[in-house]
Amino acid sequence: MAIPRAARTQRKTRIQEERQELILEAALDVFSASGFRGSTLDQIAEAAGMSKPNLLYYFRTKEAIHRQLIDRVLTTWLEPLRVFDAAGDPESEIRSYIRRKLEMARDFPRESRLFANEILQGAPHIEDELKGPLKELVDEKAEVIRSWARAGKIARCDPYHLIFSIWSTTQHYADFDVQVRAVLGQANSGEGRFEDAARFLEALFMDGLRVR
Amino acid sequence: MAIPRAARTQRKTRIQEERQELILEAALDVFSASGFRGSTLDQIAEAAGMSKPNLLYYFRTKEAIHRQLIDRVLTTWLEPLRVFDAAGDPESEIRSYIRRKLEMARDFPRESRLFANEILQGAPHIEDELKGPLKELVDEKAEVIRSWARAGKIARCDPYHLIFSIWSTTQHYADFDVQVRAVLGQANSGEGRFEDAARFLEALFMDGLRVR
DNA sequence: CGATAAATTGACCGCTTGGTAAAAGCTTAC
DNA sequence: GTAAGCTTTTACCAAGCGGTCAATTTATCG
Repeated sequence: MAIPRAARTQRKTRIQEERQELILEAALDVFSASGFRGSTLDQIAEAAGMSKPNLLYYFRTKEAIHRQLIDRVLTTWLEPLRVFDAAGDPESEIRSYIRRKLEMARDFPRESRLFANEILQGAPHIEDELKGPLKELVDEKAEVIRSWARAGKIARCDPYHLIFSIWSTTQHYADFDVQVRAVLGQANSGEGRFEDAARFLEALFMDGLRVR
Repeated sequence: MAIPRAARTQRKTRIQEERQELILEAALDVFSASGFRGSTLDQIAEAAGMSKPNLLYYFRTKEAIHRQLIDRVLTTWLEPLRVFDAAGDPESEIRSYIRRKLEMARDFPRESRLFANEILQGAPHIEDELKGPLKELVDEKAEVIRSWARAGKIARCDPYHLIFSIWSTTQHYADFDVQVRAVLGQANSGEGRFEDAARFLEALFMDGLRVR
Protein backbone atom coordinates (compact mmCIF):
# COMPACT_ATOMS: atom_id res chain seq x y z
CA MET A 1 0.00 0.00 0.00
CA ALA A 2 1.01 3.56 -0.56
CA ILE A 3 2.23 5.20 2.60
CA PRO A 4 1.62 8.78 1.51
CA ARG A 5 -2.13 8.98 1.39
CA ALA A 6 -3.70 11.47 -0.92
CA ALA A 7 -4.74 13.59 1.99
CA ARG A 8 -1.22 13.76 3.36
CA THR A 9 0.58 14.17 0.08
CA GLN A 10 1.88 17.62 -0.66
CA ARG A 11 2.59 17.06 -4.31
CA LYS A 12 -0.46 15.71 -6.09
CA THR A 13 -0.29 13.50 -9.12
CA ARG A 14 -2.46 14.20 -12.12
CA ILE A 15 -4.70 11.26 -11.23
CA GLN A 16 -5.12 12.44 -7.67
CA GLU A 17 -6.23 15.83 -8.85
CA GLU A 18 -8.72 14.38 -11.31
CA ARG A 19 -10.11 11.73 -9.00
CA GLN A 20 -10.58 14.11 -6.10
CA GLU A 21 -12.45 16.48 -8.35
CA LEU A 22 -14.58 13.63 -9.60
CA ILE A 23 -15.39 12.59 -6.05
CA LEU A 24 -16.27 16.10 -4.95
CA GLU A 25 -18.58 16.48 -7.91
CA ALA A 26 -20.32 13.21 -7.09
CA ALA A 27 -20.48 14.06 -3.40
CA LEU A 28 -22.08 17.41 -4.15
CA ASP A 29 -24.82 15.59 -6.00
CA VAL A 30 -25.44 13.19 -3.16
CA PHE A 31 -24.98 15.48 -0.17
CA SER A 32 -27.13 18.25 -1.61
CA ALA A 33 -29.93 15.81 -2.29
CA SER A 34 -29.89 13.88 0.98
CA GLY A 35 -27.94 15.88 3.52
CA PHE A 36 -24.85 14.67 5.33
CA ARG A 37 -26.34 11.91 7.41
CA GLY A 38 -28.77 10.93 4.70
CA SER A 39 -25.94 10.22 2.28
CA THR A 40 -23.82 7.10 2.22
CA LEU A 41 -20.30 6.49 1.01
CA ASP A 42 -21.63 3.77 -1.26
CA GLN A 43 -23.91 6.28 -2.97
CA ILE A 44 -21.04 8.70 -3.48
CA ALA A 45 -18.72 5.95 -4.64
CA GLU A 46 -21.25 4.73 -7.18
CA ALA A 47 -21.93 8.26 -8.40
CA ALA A 48 -18.19 8.70 -8.84
CA GLY A 49 -17.89 5.35 -10.59
CA MET A 50 -15.45 3.75 -8.18
CA SER A 51 -15.37 1.38 -5.26
CA LYS A 52 -15.83 2.60 -1.71
CA PRO A 53 -12.32 1.72 -0.53
CA ASN A 54 -10.98 3.52 -3.55
CA LEU A 55 -12.94 6.58 -2.61
CA LEU A 56 -11.55 6.34 0.91
CA TYR A 57 -8.09 6.26 -0.55
CA TYR A 58 -8.58 9.85 -1.67
CA PHE A 59 -10.55 11.10 1.30
CA ARG A 60 -9.92 9.51 4.65
CA THR A 61 -13.43 9.97 5.98
CA LYS A 62 -16.92 10.91 4.91
CA GLU A 63 -16.56 14.10 6.91
CA ALA A 64 -13.39 15.04 5.04
CA ILE A 65 -15.28 15.04 1.76
CA HIS A 66 -18.07 17.07 3.27
CA ARG A 67 -15.76 19.58 4.89
CA GLN A 68 -13.84 20.29 1.73
CA LEU A 69 -17.07 20.66 -0.19
CA ILE A 70 -18.49 23.09 2.36
CA ASP A 71 -15.29 25.11 2.45
CA ARG A 72 -15.25 25.44 -1.30
CA VAL A 73 -18.90 26.38 -1.54
CA LEU A 74 -18.67 28.91 1.25
CA THR A 75 -15.97 30.76 -0.63
CA THR A 76 -17.70 31.01 -3.97
CA TRP A 77 -21.05 31.55 -2.31
CA LEU A 78 -20.08 34.86 -0.85
CA GLU A 79 -18.44 36.18 -3.98
CA PRO A 80 -21.43 38.29 -5.06
CA LEU A 81 -21.46 40.04 -1.70
CA ARG A 82 -17.72 40.73 -1.91
CA VAL A 83 -18.04 42.61 -5.16
CA PHE A 84 -20.75 44.77 -3.66
CA ASP A 85 -19.21 48.17 -4.22
CA ALA A 86 -19.39 51.14 -1.89
CA ALA A 87 -18.38 53.51 -4.67
CA GLY A 88 -21.08 52.28 -7.02
CA ASP A 89 -24.57 53.55 -7.54
CA PRO A 90 -26.89 52.19 -4.82
CA GLU A 91 -29.65 51.28 -7.20
CA SER A 92 -27.51 49.36 -9.64
CA GLU A 93 -25.46 47.75 -6.89
CA ILE A 94 -28.51 46.37 -5.11
CA ARG A 95 -30.16 45.40 -8.39
CA SER A 96 -27.18 43.48 -9.61
CA TYR A 97 -26.59 41.85 -6.25
CA ILE A 98 -30.14 40.49 -6.33
CA ARG A 99 -29.69 39.40 -9.90
CA ARG A 100 -26.42 37.67 -9.21
CA LYS A 101 -27.78 35.84 -6.20
CA LEU A 102 -30.77 34.71 -8.20
CA GLU A 103 -28.54 33.50 -10.99
CA MET A 104 -26.59 31.46 -8.48
CA ALA A 105 -29.79 29.90 -7.20
CA ARG A 106 -30.59 28.98 -10.78
CA ASP A 107 -27.14 27.80 -11.85
CA PHE A 108 -25.87 26.27 -8.61
CA PRO A 109 -28.86 24.86 -6.78
CA ARG A 110 -26.84 21.96 -5.39
CA GLU A 111 -24.43 24.32 -3.70
CA SER A 112 -27.32 26.28 -2.25
CA ARG A 113 -28.96 23.18 -0.87
CA LEU A 114 -25.73 21.85 0.54
CA PHE A 115 -25.34 25.07 2.43
CA ALA A 116 -28.99 25.16 3.51
CA ASN A 117 -28.71 21.63 4.82
CA GLU A 118 -25.69 22.56 6.85
CA ILE A 119 -27.32 25.61 8.41
CA LEU A 120 -30.56 23.77 9.09
CA GLN A 121 -28.67 21.16 11.08
CA GLY A 122 -27.21 23.91 13.21
CA ALA A 123 -24.05 24.48 11.16
CA PRO A 124 -22.01 21.98 13.20
CA HIS A 125 -19.00 22.25 10.88
CA ILE A 126 -18.89 25.92 10.03
CA GLU A 127 -20.09 27.86 13.04
CA ASP A 128 -16.70 29.50 13.42
CA GLU A 129 -16.64 30.62 9.82
CA LEU A 130 -20.08 32.14 10.18
CA LYS A 131 -19.13 34.08 13.28
CA GLY A 132 -15.78 35.09 11.83
CA PRO A 133 -15.26 35.78 8.13
CA LEU A 134 -18.94 35.85 7.21
CA LYS A 135 -19.90 38.25 9.97
CA GLU A 136 -17.00 40.55 9.13
CA LEU A 137 -17.96 40.67 5.49
CA VAL A 138 -21.59 41.38 6.27
CA ASP A 139 -20.64 44.01 8.84
CA GLU A 140 -18.57 45.77 6.21
CA LYS A 141 -21.30 45.76 3.59
CA ALA A 142 -23.93 46.74 6.14
CA GLU A 143 -21.92 49.86 6.80
CA VAL A 144 -21.94 50.66 3.10
CA ILE A 145 -25.69 50.34 2.98
CA ARG A 146 -26.06 52.47 6.06
CA SER A 147 -23.96 55.21 4.53
CA TRP A 148 -26.20 55.21 1.46
CA ALA A 149 -29.19 55.66 3.73
CA ARG A 150 -27.48 58.51 5.58
CA ALA A 151 -26.76 60.18 2.26
CA GLY A 152 -30.46 59.91 1.43
CA LYS A 153 -29.82 57.65 -1.54
CA ILE A 154 -32.03 54.86 -0.23
CA ALA A 155 -34.67 54.69 2.47
CA ARG A 156 -33.41 54.19 5.98
CA CYS A 157 -33.58 50.53 6.85
CA ASP A 158 -31.81 47.87 8.83
CA PRO A 159 -29.00 46.75 6.50
CA TYR A 160 -28.67 43.33 8.12
CA HIS A 161 -32.28 42.45 7.58
CA LEU A 162 -32.03 43.79 4.05
CA ILE A 163 -29.22 41.36 3.35
CA PHE A 164 -31.12 38.52 5.03
CA SER A 165 -34.16 39.20 2.89
CA ILE A 166 -32.11 39.17 -0.30
CA TRP A 167 -30.49 35.92 0.72
CA SER A 168 -33.74 34.24 1.66
CA THR A 169 -35.82 35.34 -1.31
CA THR A 170 -33.23 34.33 -3.86
CA GLN A 171 -32.06 31.07 -2.29
CA HIS A 172 -35.68 30.07 -1.84
CA TYR A 173 -35.81 29.24 -5.54
CA ALA A 174 -33.03 26.70 -5.12
CA ASP A 175 -33.74 25.31 -1.66
CA PHE A 176 -37.53 25.11 -1.94
CA ASP A 177 -37.54 24.30 -5.62
CA VAL A 178 -39.92 21.36 -5.22
CA GLN A 179 -42.47 23.54 -3.47
CA VAL A 180 -42.11 26.37 -5.96
CA ARG A 181 -42.65 23.97 -8.85
CA ALA A 182 -45.60 22.31 -7.14
CA VAL A 183 -47.33 25.63 -6.51
CA LEU A 184 -46.63 27.15 -9.90
CA GLY A 185 -47.75 24.00 -11.66
CA GLN A 186 -46.51 22.72 -14.97
CA ALA A 187 -47.21 25.94 -16.81
CA ASN A 188 -44.86 28.27 -14.96
CA SER A 189 -42.28 25.93 -13.48
CA GLY A 190 -39.94 26.07 -16.45
CA GLU A 191 -36.89 28.25 -16.67
CA GLY A 192 -39.11 31.28 -17.16
CA ARG A 193 -39.89 31.33 -13.47
CA PHE A 194 -36.47 32.79 -12.79
CA GLU A 195 -37.16 35.73 -15.05
CA ASP A 196 -40.52 36.26 -13.35
CA ALA A 197 -38.81 36.06 -9.99
CA ALA A 198 -36.13 38.52 -11.06
CA ARG A 199 -38.72 41.04 -12.23
CA PHE A 200 -40.73 40.63 -9.05
CA LEU A 201 -37.78 40.90 -6.68
CA GLU A 202 -36.35 43.95 -8.40
CA ALA A 203 -39.69 45.68 -8.17
CA LEU A 204 -40.19 44.60 -4.58
CA PHE A 205 -36.85 45.85 -3.34
CA MET A 206 -36.94 49.02 -5.37
CA ASP A 207 -40.53 50.12 -4.88
CA GLY A 208 -42.32 47.76 -2.50
CA LEU A 209 -45.99 47.15 -3.13
CA ARG A 210 -46.85 50.86 -2.94
CA VAL A 211 -49.96 50.14 -0.96
CA ARG A 212 -52.38 53.03 -0.95
CA MET B 1 -49.00 -8.80 24.49
CA ALA B 2 -51.84 -6.54 23.57
CA ILE B 3 -53.38 -7.57 20.29
CA PRO B 4 -54.92 -4.21 19.41
CA ARG B 5 -51.94 -2.05 18.71
CA ALA B 6 -52.24 1.63 19.34
CA ALA B 7 -52.13 2.33 15.64
CA ARG B 8 -54.98 -0.05 14.92
CA THR B 9 -57.13 0.77 17.90
CA GLN B 10 -60.12 2.94 17.20
CA ARG B 11 -60.87 3.82 20.79
CA LYS B 12 -57.83 5.28 22.49
CA THR B 13 -57.14 5.01 26.17
CA ARG B 14 -56.05 8.03 28.16
CA ILE B 15 -52.52 6.70 28.31
CA GLN B 16 -52.36 6.14 24.58
CA GLU B 17 -53.43 9.69 23.94
CA GLU B 18 -50.86 11.10 26.35
CA ARG B 19 -47.99 8.90 25.27
CA GLN B 20 -48.52 9.50 21.58
CA GLU B 21 -48.52 13.21 22.24
CA LEU B 22 -45.35 12.84 24.27
CA ILE B 23 -43.69 10.91 21.47
CA LEU B 24 -44.70 13.41 18.81
CA GLU B 25 -43.33 16.23 20.91
CA ALA B 26 -40.03 14.41 21.37
CA ALA B 27 -39.91 13.46 17.71
CA LEU B 28 -40.46 17.06 16.67
CA ASP B 29 -37.41 18.01 18.71
CA VAL B 30 -35.26 15.34 17.17
CA PHE B 31 -36.49 15.42 13.56
CA SER B 32 -36.36 19.21 13.33
CA ALA B 33 -32.79 19.21 14.60
CA SER B 34 -31.39 16.33 12.55
CA GLY B 35 -33.78 15.60 9.71
CA PHE B 36 -35.48 12.28 9.08
CA ARG B 37 -32.46 10.18 8.23
CA GLY B 38 -30.29 11.94 10.74
CA SER B 39 -32.61 11.01 13.58
CA THR B 40 -32.70 7.65 15.30
CA LEU B 41 -35.47 5.89 17.16
CA ASP B 42 -33.17 5.66 20.16
CA GLN B 43 -32.85 9.44 20.23
CA ILE B 44 -36.59 9.91 20.05
CA ALA B 45 -37.20 7.23 22.65
CA GLU B 46 -34.74 8.82 25.04
CA ALA B 47 -36.19 12.28 24.47
CA ALA B 48 -39.61 10.84 25.23
CA GLY B 49 -38.29 9.05 28.30
CA MET B 50 -39.17 5.54 27.23
CA SER B 51 -37.61 2.46 25.70
CA LYS B 52 -37.46 1.96 21.97
CA PRO B 53 -39.80 -1.05 21.91
CA ASN B 54 -42.25 0.94 23.98
CA LEU B 55 -42.12 3.74 21.46
CA LEU B 56 -42.73 1.25 18.68
CA TYR B 57 -45.74 0.03 20.57
CA TYR B 58 -47.39 3.37 19.85
CA PHE B 59 -46.06 3.96 16.36
CA ARG B 60 -45.33 0.98 14.19
CA THR B 61 -42.50 2.57 12.26
CA LYS B 62 -40.20 5.57 12.28
CA GLU B 63 -41.94 6.78 9.17
CA ALA B 64 -45.33 6.63 10.87
CA ILE B 65 -44.15 9.11 13.49
CA HIS B 66 -42.71 11.38 10.84
CA ARG B 67 -45.76 11.24 8.64
CA GLN B 68 -48.14 12.16 11.42
CA LEU B 69 -45.86 15.01 12.46
CA ILE B 70 -45.66 16.35 8.91
CA ASP B 71 -49.39 16.09 8.42
CA ARG B 72 -50.07 17.98 11.60
CA VAL B 73 -47.54 20.70 10.87
CA LEU B 74 -48.74 21.15 7.32
CA THR B 75 -52.23 21.89 8.54
CA THR B 76 -51.35 24.49 11.14
CA TRP B 77 -48.63 25.91 8.97
CA LEU B 78 -51.00 27.14 6.32
CA GLU B 79 -53.50 28.59 8.75
CA PRO B 80 -52.25 32.19 8.35
CA LEU B 81 -52.71 31.98 4.60
CA ARG B 82 -56.23 30.58 5.02
CA VAL B 83 -57.42 33.56 7.03
CA PHE B 84 -56.08 35.90 4.34
CA ASP B 85 -59.27 37.79 3.55
CA ALA B 86 -60.36 39.00 0.14
CA ALA B 87 -62.84 41.40 1.71
CA GLY B 88 -60.25 43.00 3.96
CA ASP B 89 -58.08 46.01 3.36
CA PRO B 90 -55.06 45.03 1.23
CA GLU B 91 -52.58 46.91 3.34
CA SER B 92 -53.68 45.47 6.67
CA GLU B 93 -54.17 41.99 5.24
CA ILE B 94 -50.66 41.81 3.85
CA ARG B 95 -49.21 43.45 6.95
CA SER B 96 -50.84 41.03 9.31
CA TYR B 97 -50.00 38.05 7.13
CA ILE B 98 -46.34 38.98 7.31
CA ARG B 99 -46.60 39.54 11.04
CA ARG B 100 -48.33 36.22 11.64
CA LYS B 101 -45.80 34.30 9.58
CA LEU B 102 -42.97 35.97 11.44
CA GLU B 103 -44.58 35.14 14.77
CA MET B 104 -44.78 31.52 13.70
CA ALA B 105 -41.11 31.52 12.80
CA ARG B 106 -40.42 32.86 16.27
CA ASP B 107 -42.82 30.64 18.21
CA PHE B 108 -42.63 27.43 16.21
CA PRO B 109 -39.13 27.19 14.78
CA ARG B 110 -39.08 23.42 15.10
CA GLU B 111 -42.13 23.08 12.91
CA SER B 112 -40.58 25.40 10.35
CA ARG B 113 -37.37 23.43 10.27
CA LEU B 114 -39.16 20.11 10.04
CA PHE B 115 -40.96 21.41 7.00
CA ALA B 116 -37.82 22.93 5.50
CA ASN B 117 -35.98 19.65 5.93
CA GLU B 118 -38.73 17.82 4.15
CA ILE B 119 -38.79 20.22 1.20
CA LEU B 120 -35.00 20.30 0.95
CA GLN B 121 -34.93 16.52 0.60
CA GLY B 122 -37.34 16.81 -2.30
CA ALA B 123 -40.55 16.43 -0.28
CA PRO B 124 -40.64 12.64 -0.71
CA HIS B 125 -43.59 12.26 1.65
CA ILE B 126 -45.76 15.23 0.79
CA GLU B 127 -45.37 15.94 -2.89
CA ASP B 128 -49.02 15.17 -3.48
CA GLU B 129 -50.17 17.54 -0.79
CA LEU B 130 -48.05 20.30 -2.26
CA LYS B 131 -49.46 19.82 -5.72
CA GLY B 132 -52.99 19.41 -4.43
CA PRO B 133 -54.30 21.28 -1.38
CA LEU B 134 -51.38 23.68 -1.10
CA LYS B 135 -51.47 24.71 -4.73
CA GLU B 136 -55.23 25.21 -4.62
CA LEU B 137 -54.99 27.42 -1.57
CA VAL B 138 -52.23 29.51 -3.09
CA ASP B 139 -54.08 29.77 -6.39
CA GLU B 140 -57.10 31.09 -4.55
CA LYS B 141 -55.18 33.70 -2.61
CA ALA B 142 -53.15 34.67 -5.65
CA GLU B 143 -56.39 35.56 -7.36
CA VAL B 144 -57.31 37.79 -4.42
CA ILE B 145 -54.03 39.63 -4.69
CA ARG B 146 -54.41 39.97 -8.42
CA SER B 147 -57.85 41.52 -7.97
CA TRP B 148 -56.39 44.07 -5.56
CA ALA B 149 -53.82 44.98 -8.17
CA ARG B 150 -56.49 45.31 -10.86
CA ALA B 151 -58.44 47.61 -8.54
CA GLY B 152 -55.33 49.75 -8.20
CA LYS B 153 -55.07 49.09 -4.47
CA ILE B 154 -51.57 47.67 -4.72
CA ALA B 155 -48.90 47.77 -7.37
CA ARG B 156 -49.21 45.18 -10.11
CA CYS B 157 -47.00 42.25 -9.27
CA ASP B 158 -46.79 38.50 -9.61
CA PRO B 159 -48.87 37.24 -6.67
CA TYR B 160 -47.11 33.87 -6.54
CA HIS B 161 -43.69 35.40 -6.17
CA LEU B 162 -45.09 37.78 -3.60
CA ILE B 163 -46.25 34.84 -1.52
CA PHE B 164 -42.93 33.06 -2.02
CA SER B 165 -41.05 36.11 -0.84
CA ILE B 166 -43.17 36.42 2.28
CA TRP B 167 -42.66 32.74 3.03
CA SER B 168 -38.93 32.85 2.50
CA THR B 169 -38.18 36.06 4.36
CA THR B 170 -40.15 35.08 7.44
CA GLN B 171 -39.17 31.42 7.63
CA HIS B 172 -35.56 32.42 7.17
CA TYR B 173 -35.52 33.51 10.80
CA ALA B 174 -36.43 30.01 11.93
CA ASP B 175 -34.62 27.87 9.37
CA PHE B 176 -31.40 29.87 9.20
CA ASP B 177 -31.45 30.92 12.82
CA VAL B 178 -27.84 29.89 13.43
CA GLN B 179 -26.63 32.04 10.58
CA VAL B 180 -28.78 35.00 11.59
CA ARG B 181 -27.45 34.83 15.13
CA ALA B 182 -23.88 34.45 13.95
CA VAL B 183 -24.09 37.48 11.69
CA LEU B 184 -25.95 39.70 14.13
CA GLY B 185 -23.59 38.79 16.94
CA GLN B 186 -24.39 38.70 20.59
CA ALA B 187 -25.77 42.22 20.68
CA ASN B 188 -28.73 41.80 18.34
CA SER B 189 -29.40 38.10 18.44
CA GLY B 190 -31.86 38.26 21.33
CA GLU B 191 -35.61 38.32 20.98
CA GLY B 192 -35.40 41.89 19.77
CA ARG B 193 -34.29 40.72 16.37
CA PHE B 194 -37.83 39.65 15.59
CA GLU B 195 -39.13 43.14 16.18
CA ASP B 196 -36.37 44.55 13.98
CA ALA B 197 -37.24 42.01 11.34
CA ALA B 198 -40.93 42.84 11.57
CA ARG B 199 -40.26 46.54 11.11
CA PHE B 200 -37.94 45.92 8.22
CA LEU B 201 -40.21 43.50 6.39
CA GLU B 202 -43.27 45.70 6.76
CA ALA B 203 -41.36 48.63 5.34
CA LEU B 204 -39.88 46.52 2.55
CA PHE B 205 -43.15 45.11 1.36
CA MET B 206 -45.04 48.35 1.75
CA ASP B 207 -42.55 50.84 0.35
CA GLY B 208 -39.48 49.05 -0.97
CA LEU B 209 -36.18 50.80 -0.63
CA ARG B 210 -37.37 53.86 -2.54
CA VAL B 211 -34.14 54.08 -4.40
CA ARG B 212 -33.61 57.45 -6.04
C1' DC C 1 -59.44 -9.23 45.61
C1' DG C 2 -58.72 -11.51 41.09
C1' DA C 3 -58.77 -11.63 36.20
C1' DT C 4 -58.12 -9.63 31.91
C1' DA C 5 -56.14 -6.43 28.92
C1' DA C 6 -52.75 -2.75 28.34
C1' DA C 7 -48.12 -1.07 28.87
C1' DT C 8 -43.23 -1.77 29.30
C1' DT C 9 -38.77 -3.81 28.77
C1' DG C 10 -34.34 -6.63 27.97
C1' DA C 11 -32.58 -9.57 24.69
C1' DC C 12 -32.09 -10.20 20.19
C1' DC C 13 -31.95 -10.14 14.78
C1' DG C 14 -30.68 -8.96 10.15
C1' DC C 15 -29.17 -5.30 7.52
C1' DT C 16 -26.65 -1.15 6.50
C1' DT C 17 -23.03 1.76 7.54
C1' DG C 18 -18.27 3.94 7.82
C1' DG C 19 -14.01 2.27 7.68
C1' DT C 20 -9.77 -1.29 7.41
C1' DA C 21 -6.34 -4.99 5.74
C1' DA C 22 -3.93 -6.89 2.48
C1' DA C 23 -2.90 -8.20 -1.73
C1' DA C 24 -3.22 -7.60 -6.71
C1' DG C 25 -2.75 -4.50 -10.66
C1' DC C 26 -0.83 -0.44 -12.81
C1' DT C 27 2.58 3.75 -13.76
C1' DT C 28 6.54 5.78 -13.89
C1' DA C 29 11.51 6.60 -13.93
C1' DC C 30 15.84 4.71 -14.42
C1' DG D 1 13.17 -4.62 -17.96
C1' DT D 2 12.52 -3.86 -13.34
C1' DA D 3 12.01 -1.90 -9.06
C1' DA D 4 9.49 1.40 -6.48
C1' DG D 5 5.59 3.52 -5.52
C1' DC D 6 0.76 4.66 -6.83
C1' DT D 7 -3.94 2.94 -7.57
C1' DT D 8 -7.68 -0.29 -7.20
C1' DT D 9 -10.28 -4.07 -5.50
C1' DT D 10 -11.97 -8.17 -2.72
C1' DA D 11 -12.96 -9.57 1.63
C1' DC D 12 -13.95 -8.20 5.92
C1' DC D 13 -15.22 -5.94 10.60
C1' DA D 14 -17.46 -3.59 14.45
C1' DA D 15 -20.92 -0.45 15.47
C1' DG D 16 -25.37 1.43 14.75
C1' DC D 17 -29.68 0.99 12.81
C1' DG D 18 -34.96 -0.10 12.53
C1' DG D 19 -37.66 -3.43 14.16
C1' DT D 20 -39.37 -8.07 16.63
C1' DC D 21 -40.27 -11.38 20.48
C1' DA D 22 -41.47 -13.08 24.60
C1' DA D 23 -41.83 -12.28 29.09
C1' DT D 24 -42.84 -9.08 32.89
C1' DT D 25 -45.09 -5.31 35.07
C1' DT D 26 -48.86 -2.22 35.59
C1' DA D 27 -53.53 -0.43 35.05
C1' DT D 28 -58.56 -1.33 34.78
C1' DC D 29 -62.76 -3.03 36.30
C1' DG D 30 -66.12 -6.32 38.06
